[in-house]
Amino acid sequence: MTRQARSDNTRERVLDAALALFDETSSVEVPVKLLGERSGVSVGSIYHHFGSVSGVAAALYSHCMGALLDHLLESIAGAERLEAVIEKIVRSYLSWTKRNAVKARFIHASAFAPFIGEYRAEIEKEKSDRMERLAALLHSHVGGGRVKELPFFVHEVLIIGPVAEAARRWLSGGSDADLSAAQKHLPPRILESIRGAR
Amino acid sequence: MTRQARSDNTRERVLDAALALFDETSSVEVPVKLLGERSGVSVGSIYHHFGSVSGVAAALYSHCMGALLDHLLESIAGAERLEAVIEKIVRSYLSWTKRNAVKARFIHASAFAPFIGEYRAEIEKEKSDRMERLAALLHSHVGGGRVKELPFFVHEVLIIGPVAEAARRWLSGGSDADLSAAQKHLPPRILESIRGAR
DNA sequence: TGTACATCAGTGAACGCGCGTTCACTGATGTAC
DNA sequence: TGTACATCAGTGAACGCGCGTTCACTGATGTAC
Repeated sequence: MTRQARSDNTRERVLDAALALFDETSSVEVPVKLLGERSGVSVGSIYHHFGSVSGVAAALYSHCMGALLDHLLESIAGAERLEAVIEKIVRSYLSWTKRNAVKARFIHASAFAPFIGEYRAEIEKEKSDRMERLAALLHSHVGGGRVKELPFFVHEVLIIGPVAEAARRWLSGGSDADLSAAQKHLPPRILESIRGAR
Repeated sequence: MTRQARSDNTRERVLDAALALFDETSSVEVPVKLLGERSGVSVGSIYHHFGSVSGVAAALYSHCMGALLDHLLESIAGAERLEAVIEKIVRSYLSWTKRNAVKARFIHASAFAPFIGEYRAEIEKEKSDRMERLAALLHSHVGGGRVKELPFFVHEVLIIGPVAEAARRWLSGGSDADLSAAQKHLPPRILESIRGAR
């Protein structure tokens, strides 16, 4: 096995174990000894690769967020009309959340965790170009009178807000959170919210 | 001083210190010794009142969430028309967030924290009647053709989603999050998203 | 192809500090008569 | 109004366990000649 492959394999096993332990404990940072037992990787090796316990959490966060963003980008790659873009964003965000509930939980649970601050630079580096591609894609559909002129920030929260809120409620074991209903009804409603005056 | 007053005063000092320490460390659960030093309350007394470290976090969460919900309820108390209700929800949610940024951060940071699970029952008890009053208020405006018929869950995420997302981005030190723009533009846009077909 | 060396990956025992929690106790408020 | 007792609020030293991190080391892969 090549060095790179060995390394990647080890990192993967550690991140898998970290995710499993998060699922069991709801803690985004897990005891390194436990992590070692579960992953079959020695404590020293975990430090060799991640530097610290929060380093593991930061890497896992980057991994999960990357997976979600890649899924979104792939999904809307072919879409041309605004209707299709919105529809695909909602559908892929929610279906990814459903199929990757633990990773999705990890993302939402980490949003305000201390390690996000510590590792802001590294995380941003991983995230930024995908976020920019997403933003550019949205931006390209704004204008021409079909979409109301608003600060881009307002467009973002109108589009992502309802979807993220639905996901969060479902992930919190939400009483009556119904992702199928959201998937069905949100796209046309979000479209209405950003449409220009006719 | 009466027993109740003494008790309340102690609890308040502890919760104040816990919030200040959260502001400094971003940790929702803080070392009890530190908490004692900052609040001027002994470790034993903290345990007497809160039972555990997560107990303090749970109490602080209930306190912050209660303050936000009370502010929302008060704000929309007099509103009669749907337009006014939406407008007031957005305005009061965002202005409360701005004026109580640390408490707001604590709320969002706690949403997926382990102690939420441990203390679910106690937290729900505090929260539920206010949530129900809010829900009832929203429900009362749905119907009569002015608002599109949708599962209530969908209405909720359409109304709260964009507002909460704007708040979260601003609280995360969000690059270009502009709460004033949100306060100005969100209400009519949210209204459009839930309006019935004309 | 082979040898010598460099670099990276992986190990796990050892350290020591900080943490959450307990507990026997004192002090203050409330209650009964 | 006063006394005796009960209940609750508050104290802080002591405990011991679990935690994150380090480090001297071995083993595997890569590189130079």
